[in-house]
Amino acid sequence: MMDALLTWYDQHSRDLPWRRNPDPYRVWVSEIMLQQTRVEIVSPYYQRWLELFPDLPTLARASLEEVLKAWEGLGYYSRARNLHRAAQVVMDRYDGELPSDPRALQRLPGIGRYTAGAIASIAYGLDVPTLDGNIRRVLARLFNVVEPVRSSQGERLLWELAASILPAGQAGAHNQALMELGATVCTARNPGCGRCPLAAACPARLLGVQEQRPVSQARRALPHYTVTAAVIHRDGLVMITQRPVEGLLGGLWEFPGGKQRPGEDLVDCLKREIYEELGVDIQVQDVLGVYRHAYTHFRVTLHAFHCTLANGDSPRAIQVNDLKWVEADELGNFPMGKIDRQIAKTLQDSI
DNA sequence: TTCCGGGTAT
DNA sequence: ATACCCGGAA
Repeated sequence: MMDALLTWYDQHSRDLPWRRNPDPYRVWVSEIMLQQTRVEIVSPYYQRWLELFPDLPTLARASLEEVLKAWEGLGYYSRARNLHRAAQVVMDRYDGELPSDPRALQRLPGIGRYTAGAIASIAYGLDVPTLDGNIRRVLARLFNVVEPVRSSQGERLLWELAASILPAGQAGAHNQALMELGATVCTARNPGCGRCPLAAACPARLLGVQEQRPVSQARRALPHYTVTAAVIHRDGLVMITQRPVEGLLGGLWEFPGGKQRPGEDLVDCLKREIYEELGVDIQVQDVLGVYRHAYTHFRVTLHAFHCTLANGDSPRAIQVNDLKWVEADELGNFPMGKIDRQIAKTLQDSI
């Protein structure tokens, strides 16, 4: 049955940038980018990344700022920080050679069980299984797994299944074939069972429950926050601040501000936040824009305002990592998350 | 407009 | 168990 899968993959594998010249560094970069992110989004980022950081030593020598800038827009920025840090570890501890042993790989920052299995099998030809969202879905259907796949029991079962169907000597192609099948045929919605090489052997399909596999838990409702941000102008420059390196949007630049408290109006909220973070009083002027965005576990509506300093005091980096006064034209040089990039664009377009 | 998908670290 | 982002489908 798995022969049918490999034959199918031979004929249907997409020509993706990281499949052309798959050295371990490239496989690694592609796998980190592909965590939580679709192929179509990753492709252009991957190609730019390889121009900027063509090999592991180049990445290790780069600054965190350059790395975050290259990652801007991809989300989950700890992936970029960990990739950068791991490259430095590989230089120090492994003489610049990415290890092939899955356990050694998994000790590197940002590499978990999935990525370790993917690199070991794809880049080094080791006979090890791996399990990502695509493979999880394919196997849940192919073995009609009724356990919720994210439960510890479900996870254990799926890893066992992944190991049990591994063809000796072809784990790399096999793992990629399962992922490709999940991405292009055995999709979460409207699966293409009619063109699936495994359809005849698929119990979920035979039972007509393919759309109900994998079984997943319901999401909790996301809280919604109203937040404010200040574009503080002085002498033709605007101020940006850098977020702490850990946590949400870690190390990225933004327009300072924060969450509105119950009973507080937007202007008071912004004045308070700026005083707390930067130790200065501001005057809040016109609205620059209103932006909506969803993060992993909350949504925000952000109100951005043009602002000026209320007196001669200079802002100090109290609750922020760093602050800078920059020309609107230079804003593109600083890594930012989605919302702040939109604010910066609004600002640049208005000048 | 809401909903959904997707690995690692702690 | 929970934090972490964004794009695309419904």
